[in-house]
Amino acid sequence: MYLSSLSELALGSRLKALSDRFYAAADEVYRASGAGIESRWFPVMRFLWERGPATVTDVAAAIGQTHSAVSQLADRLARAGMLKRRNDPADGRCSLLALTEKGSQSLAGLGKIWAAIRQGVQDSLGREGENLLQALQACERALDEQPIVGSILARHATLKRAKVEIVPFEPLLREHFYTLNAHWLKKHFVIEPIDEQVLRHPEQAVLEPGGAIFFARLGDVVIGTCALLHEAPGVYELSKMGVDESFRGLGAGHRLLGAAIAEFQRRGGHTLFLESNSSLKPALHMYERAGFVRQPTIRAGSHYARADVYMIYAPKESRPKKLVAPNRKRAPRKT
Amino acid sequence: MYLSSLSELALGSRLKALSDRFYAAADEVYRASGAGIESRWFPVMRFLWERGPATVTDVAAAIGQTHSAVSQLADRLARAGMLKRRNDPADGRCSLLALTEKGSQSLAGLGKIWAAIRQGVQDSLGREGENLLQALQACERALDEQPIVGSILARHATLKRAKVEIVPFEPLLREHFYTLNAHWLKKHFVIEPIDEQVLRHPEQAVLEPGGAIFFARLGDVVIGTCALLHEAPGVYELSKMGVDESFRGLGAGHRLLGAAIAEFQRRGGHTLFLESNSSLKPALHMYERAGFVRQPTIRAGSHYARADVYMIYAPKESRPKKLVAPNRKRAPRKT
DNA sequence: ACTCATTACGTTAGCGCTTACATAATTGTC
DNA sequence: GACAATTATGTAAGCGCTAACGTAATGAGT
Repeated sequence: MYLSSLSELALGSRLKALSDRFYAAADEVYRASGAGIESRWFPVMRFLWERGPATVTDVAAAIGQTHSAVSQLADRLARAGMLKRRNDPADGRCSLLALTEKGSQSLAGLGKIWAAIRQGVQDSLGREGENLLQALQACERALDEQPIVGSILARHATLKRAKVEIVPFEPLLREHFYTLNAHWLKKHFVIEPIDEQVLRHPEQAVLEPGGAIFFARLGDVVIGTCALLHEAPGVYELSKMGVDESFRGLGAGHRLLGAAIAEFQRRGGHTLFLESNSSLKPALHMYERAGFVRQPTIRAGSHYARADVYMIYAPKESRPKKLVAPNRKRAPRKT
Repeated sequence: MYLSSLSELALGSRLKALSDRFYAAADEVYRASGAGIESRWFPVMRFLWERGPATVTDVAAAIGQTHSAVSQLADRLARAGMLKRRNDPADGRCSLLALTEKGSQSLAGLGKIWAAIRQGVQDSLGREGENLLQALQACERALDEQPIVGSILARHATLKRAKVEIVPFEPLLREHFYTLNAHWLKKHFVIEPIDEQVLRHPEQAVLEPGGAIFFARLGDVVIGTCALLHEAPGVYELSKMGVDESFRGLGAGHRLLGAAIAEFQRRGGHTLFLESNSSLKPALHMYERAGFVRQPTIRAGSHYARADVYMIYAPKESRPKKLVAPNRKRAPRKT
């Protein structure tokens, strides 16, 4: 799914979706087994069943919702005959919620369904279900203890001053060349032997034959890399472009590409090509914007099994820039 | 939180709550950093930003929502000037969604915020965040492959025929005596040395001194246990009552309690007491219904550090049964 | 070419929850 | 004991989503 590629950025959406699936599953089970209750009723009813009559606020605190939600839910439950409200004799403000006979009996008959749900969830999800529960618990606690917004804003404050800078290869950064590329390779494809060779020994495989390697840094974090391979006299290959997923959108890829092209030109190359895969659409788009043109066939004698796209650098100075309509009034301002 | 005690039964509610927290956090971050977008907009906008113009259905499929949701969201985004709809020249049914200049620029300026979110989430949640992501991914896939409702209903079908039966101790069940008790002990308290002694060696610690142990079985699954300890001539202690969380609500606890009391009476005991903890409210409630009466003080010379409740069995045959009002017309029917 | 099923989409009603507000009861303070 | 602050609640409006429906365009089969 697309959302999973966003990882931390779309947690809310994914959790919501999963939540809905569980609600729907529970409703389907209750309906199929003639239980006569709805999934949304369950937390309130179960709480009242275990703990006896309770006030709206108590219930709300227990099940982690607002008093309004509980109050409205209580109305619905009362209408369904599961519950009745009465005034608390001790405190005139409170309205005590208590299950009716019908409500208690509905729940009392649900024991086997609950057992079936627990077992069924374990059947379907196995260890993952337990992992999910544990992670849920841990995240709930972590969020209670350390407000996440604070952490994010603190990080943002330091990131804001930092600028992406492009630096050439140096031995201290060697391992980043491997890890940055291994991550997306493992995610989308497999690491082929030639990848392993190049990534593990960049000096021998890239630099000594006359190529170049660049890194993108944000502050002191290495967030991306890119290699220019020397294929033949005047012929270079752009390869091993990788940007840490956490740092997409900072323009690091674009800058790395620019640095590689500049180096290619500085060395007076006449041909610059790259091989990629059609599933990597954002990357292909970026290559196109930088001046690469997709070729109708794949390259003869390609290094990689995964290559199904072949592009050659062919900047046309004359052709109008894409994405900027010529009749726009506002001049594109550099920020 | 109460919900976490329900584990698999309230997954929907907890996931929803966590989802809302992440949405709220994201909105707060976007607002605080003046990003000008809302958390709900993000998946659609990011998708269009990465992949270029797309139809409503494409977007909906990518972000896992209905076309209606995307259509309505697109209206809101268009109103905010982030996006515009246009007709697909190739297919008159489709309406292509494309970011406006403003939309693209809004996203282009968000790189550092996204990086900060990823880092901040990792700061706050640490390993748990990764676990959550992995568990999410795994559960999403598992649910796609094996529909959970089927598993649950299958389990329910077999459970429905099964009946809870109470059986006395036998050596084959020895380990259940430990595991059933260890689970709730570890969850709420710690396992004290005397617990370990009794649970590991039930024959020596319970049976040989003149006590008894019962198990509750549902089909071939052992779901609960309970011990009657012989304290002194005619004096018995009810202890080590434990029911598997997955099987609460089947009346196993009540049945076990009944079996223990019957055994106590069969042996002609005159005093039956128990020690418990005030935090175990459902259990205390069950003891009361069975005829135990809470004492004003804790027992002198208690075995357990966790005991702060002392109850003595004192059934009053004369007193009206609780929970069944005497003036009800309908006779309580056994099911 | 002419149906008929399918597909893509927009619209409406409704659900479940939240926020914001109003109100009544209780508590604390002098 | 009067009065302000707090607490517990109900109600209204709104948000984000879904389900259900209707409509227009497309594709398939003859």
